[in-house]
Amino acid sequence: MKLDDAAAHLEALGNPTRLKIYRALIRAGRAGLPVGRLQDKLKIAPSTLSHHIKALLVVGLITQVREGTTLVCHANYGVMRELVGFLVAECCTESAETADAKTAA
Amino acid sequence: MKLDDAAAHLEALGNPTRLKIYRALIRAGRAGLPVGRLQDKLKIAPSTLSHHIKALLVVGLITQVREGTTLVCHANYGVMRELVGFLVAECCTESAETADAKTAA
DNA sequence: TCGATATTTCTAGTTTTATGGGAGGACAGT
DNA sequence: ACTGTCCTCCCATAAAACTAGAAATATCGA
Repeated sequence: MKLDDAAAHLEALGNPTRLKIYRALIRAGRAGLPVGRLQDKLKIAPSTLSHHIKALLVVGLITQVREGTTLVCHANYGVMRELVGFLVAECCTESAETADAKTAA
Repeated sequence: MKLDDAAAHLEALGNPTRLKIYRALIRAGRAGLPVGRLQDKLKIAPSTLSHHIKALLVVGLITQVREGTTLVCHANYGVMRELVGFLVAECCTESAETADAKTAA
């Protein structure tokens, strides 16, 4: 994962409302959660919720599947794993000399 | 770590420039990196850099220590570990019923 | 004290984000 | 086709972020 992608994902999660949405979807498991159900939990305007959901969609952190009249949202575990992988590899270890810092000095 | 704190940390890292700053500090290891050195690497206006550094400081992701005329920045590994811990515990596992359903511990 | 270097703070302009009201589209049931 | 429900899109507004020039502050050495 590139740094800019990681930053985009972090930014998407870096909002309390969106992080709540994401966490709710994680807790919902594979079944996911309809948008309306998210609205019950978060109690914000539908348009606002939709706006935040879109922000998570465009970076791939969540997906949407229509089931009848409702749109069910699912967390995309793979993307989160990539993100955590990036943080651990590049931003957590004290010896994070990844591939280009060796020619310094 | 509370959700709002996690969101604040994610937001701080959710900017390419700040993520670059943070990664540079990680790569610098315990020795840290002076602000001026960061500016050499990032090539942005001093005031802009200072602005971003402050954003990382206020959430505790980095610290600053004066050494003579220069201010040396250090990554705060502990905070990052907490953040990654939050993500893994609450936002990564498929059985993330944590903290408000089980509380076995 | 004076000057040089390093960095922050002040200030301001431009852009982006957050929020939500209302209109509109998709779908199921009748 | 009509209606109700669900959700998104378009629009506007207010708030916040990003950028950086200029001035101010901190420290050291002469």
